[in-house]
Amino acid sequence: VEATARALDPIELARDNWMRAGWDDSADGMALVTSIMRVQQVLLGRIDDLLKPFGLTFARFEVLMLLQFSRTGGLPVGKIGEHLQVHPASVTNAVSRLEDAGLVRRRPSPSDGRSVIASITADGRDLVVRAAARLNDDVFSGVPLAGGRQRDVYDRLREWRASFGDFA
Amino acid sequence: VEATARALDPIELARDNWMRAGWDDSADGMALVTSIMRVQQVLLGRIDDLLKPFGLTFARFEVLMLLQFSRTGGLPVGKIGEHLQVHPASVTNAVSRLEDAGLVRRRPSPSDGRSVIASITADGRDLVVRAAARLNDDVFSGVPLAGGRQRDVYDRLREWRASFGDFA
DNA sequence: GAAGATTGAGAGTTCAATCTTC
DNA sequence: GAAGATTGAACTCTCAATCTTC
Repeated sequence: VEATARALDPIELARDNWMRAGWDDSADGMALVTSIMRVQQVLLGRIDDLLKPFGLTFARFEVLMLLQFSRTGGLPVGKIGEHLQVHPASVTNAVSRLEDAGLVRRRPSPSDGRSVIASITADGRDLVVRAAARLNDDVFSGVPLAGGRQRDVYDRLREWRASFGDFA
Repeated sequence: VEATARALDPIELARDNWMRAGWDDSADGMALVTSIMRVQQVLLGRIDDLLKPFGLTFARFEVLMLLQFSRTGGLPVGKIGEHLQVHPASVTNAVSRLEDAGLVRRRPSPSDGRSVIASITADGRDLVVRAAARLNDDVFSGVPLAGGRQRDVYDRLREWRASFGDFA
């Protein structure tokens, strides 16, 4: 049963092919990296579907959430990109959409004329809380790994991120 | 040390904020899902950078690899999309690019006039092997988790994928 | 009429170039 | 001259519509 089940899994097949090609010491890494890609792809699809009724994408949701949790409700565009590790142009785009929807307001920084502060509005706060509740109920609280395992995987991924220099 | 290190990690910060908001039973799931997103993002960036000298993206590399490992070196466009779980339009795009580069050839199926078979060329086989060697050396063999842990995480992700109905 | 593949529109991302302010 | 932000070009992905063949 186990053997046939594995055989039908595209990633297991790829792993077998890697071994057969003599790439033994890369096969597990390849399978792991490919698994990350697949899980991410499915999760992002689900999340974006769930957020669609709110007029949000996951990228915009992350921006809104970051502002929601910030001390003053506002952050320079550049800082947003740093925290979320995305290109400044992507932040500009996301903030523009959020601004069009009345969820965020743009203001020039009082202290630095080059900088632009994006601040969450009351509507934005309301919406992001409702959207978060939806994701909590339908995705985050339902990760199909027993509690301990969940923490295990999280800690391993955290090691991995650390190796990227992802945080200090 | 541990506490300060965690505090500087954006995902740990988000997790703390989730707890503070009273979303205790979703906080771990949120942190795990967000970690997947971040790791995927960094990995994909690295992989695409490494493949750029070969004129490939990861999506095109996956198509080429799938054909390389297929019995006859050719597959219908639809089957490629199934294995890789991507939209038919994406496959059409990838195959067109690969064809322009002389790495793949398109031919109508002899048995079904609706179907198009994409077949890897000799140039394609040569290139994909060299590209795979590069990814093996610089990414797959260097996953910074001890051997046993790597397998652990892989197995957990496999459970997760199974819950998606990702394979039979 | 349904399946396989392609096309064009719409949205998002990255990169290089530009503009303003330090 | 360098940093912060924006703009336009190029690319990829998804979705709906279309075309051909079953």
